[in-house]
Amino acid sequence: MSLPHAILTALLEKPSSGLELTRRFDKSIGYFWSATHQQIYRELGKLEAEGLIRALPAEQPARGQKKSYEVLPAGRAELARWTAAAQDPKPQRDVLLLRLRAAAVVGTAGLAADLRRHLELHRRQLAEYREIERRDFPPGRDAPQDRLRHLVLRAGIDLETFWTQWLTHALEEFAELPDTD
Amino acid sequence: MSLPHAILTALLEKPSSGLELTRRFDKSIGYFWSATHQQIYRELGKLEAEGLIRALPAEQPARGQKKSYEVLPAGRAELARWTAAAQDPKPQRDVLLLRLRAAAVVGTAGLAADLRRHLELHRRQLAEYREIERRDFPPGRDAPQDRLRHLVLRAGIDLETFWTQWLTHALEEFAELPDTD
DNA sequence: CTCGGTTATGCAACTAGTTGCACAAACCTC
DNA sequence: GAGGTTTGTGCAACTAGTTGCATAACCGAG
Repeated sequence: MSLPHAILTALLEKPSSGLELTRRFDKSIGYFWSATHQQIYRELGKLEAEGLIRALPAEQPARGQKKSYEVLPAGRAELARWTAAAQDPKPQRDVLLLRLRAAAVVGTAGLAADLRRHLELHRRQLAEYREIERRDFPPGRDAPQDRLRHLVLRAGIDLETFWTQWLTHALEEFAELPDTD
Repeated sequence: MSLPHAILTALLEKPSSGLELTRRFDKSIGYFWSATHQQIYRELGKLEAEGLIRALPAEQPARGQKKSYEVLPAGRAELARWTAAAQDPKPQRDVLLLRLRAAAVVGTAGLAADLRRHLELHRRQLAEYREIERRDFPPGRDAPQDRLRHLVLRAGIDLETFWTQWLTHALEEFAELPDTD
């Protein structure tokens, strides 16, 4: 039940159309809650039906026309409720770790190449996060909102740092291992 | 498409019945690929139909009777294929980070309590991992299989370490923030 | 010996997310 | 102005995971 709340957050930051939301998800909220445009349009429809958001008045609400939404008071209230409500962390699911565990049984043949690829992807993501940090959070910006957003970004940076370190270490171990099959 | 491979891995480590698998998932593979017993039974049925595993001969294959499975050669081959195949890391989804981002917009009221709860949960998980490490990976155990499994466990330990640190830091920030609403 | 809890297997319905595609308007180029 | 690309919205079908419940055997207590 998080996508609607991700959308409400994005719309409170700035009223947008479905496509604008999709783009903004791709380079911000989507870093920790990704969504396709199909999901977003579907969810916008539901949120409007529930009276949490409404379409901004537009001349021609036809196909191929932009339709922007803004959050209604009920939507803001729902988001506040959801944010404050206790939620259990949901169980991890990590394919790469699963594959390593499988490799302990069926052999490591072919795995190292993909570990290297993942390492490269995580490095790139890390660089992107650092760039955002440099650009959006220069020292001195410490209004509460900036602090919270910076905190979220720090989580992203530290997580990517962890993965690059772990993958580097894993590849070192692999180098010492006989390439079993 | 990972659950079947998680099950194949578990069954290769040791042939088991559905319930035994469920229990083992809860305290081992489930740490990074959780599954309910309903999922497991369903998947066992599919895997058997596909000829990747088979039920071990039992007297009464009736309800309420244990039914154990073992992996067939085709199953092992499929697991090896899957392990070696390149796979993109799938996009992150983290509710807690989303809630923090939402809090930047609708206020932090009520959030700190749940952060504390999460911190406690992560601390407990970390302690559990450390205990497993102490018990199962004493210095000197370095057959390839042990190394790989230890590597996976290290990922778990380091991830939980990251979360406890990040949450601690987040709570410190919260303490300085005005409790907006 | 029967009643209630535990062990064990499993179906059905639901929810969330993914994939593939259709359609229309706007805009740009030849 | 015909034709291709980009922008924008959206449906339908599918896949994976979750929740709720049904069923049956076994086992111990009274």
